[in-house]
Order: sequence, then structure tokens, then C-alpha cells
Amino acid sequence: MFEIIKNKSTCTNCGFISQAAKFLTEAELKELTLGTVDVTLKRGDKLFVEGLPHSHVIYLREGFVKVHMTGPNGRDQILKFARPGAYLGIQSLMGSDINRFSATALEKVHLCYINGNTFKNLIQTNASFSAEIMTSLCKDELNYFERFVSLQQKNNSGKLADALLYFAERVFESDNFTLPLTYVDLAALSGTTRESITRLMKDFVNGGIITVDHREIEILDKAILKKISENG
DNA sequence: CCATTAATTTAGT
DNA sequence: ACTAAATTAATGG
Repeated sequence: MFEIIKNKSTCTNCGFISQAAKFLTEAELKELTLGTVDVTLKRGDKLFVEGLPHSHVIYLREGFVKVHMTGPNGRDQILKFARPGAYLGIQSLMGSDINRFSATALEKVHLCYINGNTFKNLIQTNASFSAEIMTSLCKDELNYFERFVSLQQKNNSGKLADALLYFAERVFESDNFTLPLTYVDLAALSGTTRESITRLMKDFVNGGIITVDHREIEILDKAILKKISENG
């Protein structure tokens, strides 16, 4: 299910070091190395699970991860996606004694599991490190505010248009991309249902807005998609 | 190692 | 909810 990579490298000479960790001193990086384990997982594997106790913060070195939680009706909701350079699980570590949400790999991922106490220690001892972490948390929260309002107020086609634009503009920076999600995921992301996604995707194809070949999507008319996003 | 089959997941209605 | 298609895992040679 997973393999532990022998930790030949250290945080000091890590080529994937985070923006925040660049502020750490030599001694602090040594401390971080001692508290960190290097792991790779494959698509579908859980990084951590909602409801279970936490012990680590995860630094995402490579790969694409969905962060999600189960709603009161048992339906899954995707909160966000994480890309390389992101820390995962800080909210649960600092704000709860158990994981309050889950994280699942959408492709092969390379992770660093950082001991929670080590991480807390660094937060307390290095202000620049803390500030950098706080900045990323704040940026995230601003995103959540926007998404919260959008999901609350937009109709389904607006929500789907948002999702497609997100992948085209923020993730792949191309109008032609392979969706790393199933339609179930797409529904969990945009707060709709799998059935609505199939129907709307077909509408978009029929309207000449996109083409779909399996999971490969091409956006033909981004202007219309943006209008749908705004008016939806 | 490769090929065939069984099982699971996903998409569409 | 059900069916068909597609993807993934298991089996046997």
C-alpha cells in the first residue's frame, strides 16, 4: 500500500523545501529532519482520514491531492485541492484533537509526514516561519470565502463552469487538460450531483463550449464559460 | 512476464 | 436505481 523511502536526504539539502522552511535555521532544519518521514502514495490512497486522531502535518512535495469532508447527509464535499508546496492538516493539528477532514491522493504523491510536535515547536520558535505559514492559511481562507458565496448563490451550470475554469486557469494553465477527477468528484467539488454533472457536461458539449473525450477536456469557448460562471 | 478473467468503479439513462 | 462500459486486480500459465 505504501513504501517508506529511506531518508537519505535531509530537510537541509531538500530540493523541494517549502517557502516557510527557507526561514529555518540550520539547527531547526536538523530538528525538522528528525521529525519527518518520507512517503509515496498512489491514486486513491488516503493521506489522513476525518474522525481519526492526527499526529502529523503533511508537506506535499509532488502530486495532486483532494481535501474533503463528509457532510451531514453523508455526501462528500471537496474543500480544496492541494498542489506541491502545500502543508496539509495544520487546521486539525492546531484546532482539534482529531482530523476534521480527509485528504486523498488523486495521483502518485510524494509526501513528508512531519511530527505534529516538531511542527508546533517550529511555529513557536521561528516567527518568520510562522508568518509564512499564516500567510498561506489566510490566502486559503480568502479562497474559501469566495467559494462559500459562490456555492451558496450560483446555479449548477455556474458551479460547473467555475470548476472547469479553475482547472484551466489555476491548475493546468491550458484550455486542454485531462481531468484528474471522476464525475463523482466533480459533483463533490461543485456541490451538485453526479447526474447533474453528466447532464450539464452534455449541455456544454452540445453548446459547443467544450469537448470531452473520456477525461480529456478542451475548452472551446472560454468567454461563454466565464459568462455562465458570472451569471450562474 | 503476459494473457485471460473476475471484481470494482464510473458514466449515462 | 439499474445497466453498460471502463478500469483495475487477481489468477494461471
